[in-house]
Amino acid sequence: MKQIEVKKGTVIQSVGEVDTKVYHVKSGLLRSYSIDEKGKEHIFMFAPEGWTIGDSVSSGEKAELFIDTLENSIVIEVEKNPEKEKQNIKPILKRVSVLQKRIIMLMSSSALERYEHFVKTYPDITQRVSQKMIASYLGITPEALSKIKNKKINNS
Amino acid sequence: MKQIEVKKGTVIQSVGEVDTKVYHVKSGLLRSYSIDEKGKEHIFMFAPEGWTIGDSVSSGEKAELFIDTLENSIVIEVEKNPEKEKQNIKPILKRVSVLQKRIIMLMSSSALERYEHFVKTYPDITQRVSQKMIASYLGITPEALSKIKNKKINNS
DNA sequence: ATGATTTCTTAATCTAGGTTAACCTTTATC
DNA sequence: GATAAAGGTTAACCTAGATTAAGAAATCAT
Repeated sequence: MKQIEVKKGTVIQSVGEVDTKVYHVKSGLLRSYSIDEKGKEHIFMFAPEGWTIGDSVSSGEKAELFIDTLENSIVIEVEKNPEKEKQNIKPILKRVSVLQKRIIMLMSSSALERYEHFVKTYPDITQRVSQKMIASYLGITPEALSKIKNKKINNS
Repeated sequence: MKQIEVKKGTVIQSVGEVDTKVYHVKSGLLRSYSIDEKGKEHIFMFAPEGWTIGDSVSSGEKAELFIDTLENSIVIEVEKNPEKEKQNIKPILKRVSVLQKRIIMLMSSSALERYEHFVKTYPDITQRVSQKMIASYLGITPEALSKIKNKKINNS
């Protein structure tokens, strides 16, 4: 459990590395993401101050996600430990619920609906990250997001 | 904690009902799913014997998923209880990991890739459910799945 | 401050998967 | 075992979002 200061744009965990930690954000903004075989990034999660971010693989397994900073950040590294997680099971159950909703959304909602849901759910993050990042979280291209936002303005 | 016998096709939990239980499958096959505003079903999860299935909302909240049986089944109803879940945190952490992978797949893989991954990961379920159900789990239409499988045969 | 890199937008074109509909096969139901 | 219902396939056509490319605006680095 060590506090580190991390400059914007620094990768603090890479796919394939042995994963033993999660990261609690004291200040700043992190993200986790994967890179597909075409080199395209897919953001799995954002984590602003107060949140904890990490890969869901068991401690000692190889990481499946990259984690980096989108702003200069202060981060506390916390060793993964299922015993400790038992003390605090609520956030994990909440996490499962959020992931369930995300999957249902990805399967049943249009890009516009997913965008509107994102903006409503995470207004703070919407203000802090680029369109490109939001598009990547939604599972669409920045071009598609630009088009969607345009259509929205004209139709409302 | 009560054991019930459920005939194929019976809905044992509906969206909007107060949710207090999860279901442990002794025999048979259940699924959880949502229905979108166009009336289309989206399967969130299958649960064959030995698995536990339930909505991830907290006990007392309104259910966001339907749960029904795809085969005649014997099911044990278990009251949700975060204290009890603490005893057995491993399956929940595993669950988070599976959901993380599913989200990454939905965002970055084609329908064919998702199908092949499904068949490889759940060969037993592949044998037991209709194409329609598999398509619904993958987030595509049965027509699209039929097309994909055809293409696969001709290209290999 | 200035050039360079990154971000955002627009537009043309392309494609995976959706929609609709017809048809055939398998499975339930009486 | 006849009839109905559900499941699966095929084909024609459609559409949301991807791709490519190019220009404008913002941000970064020296």
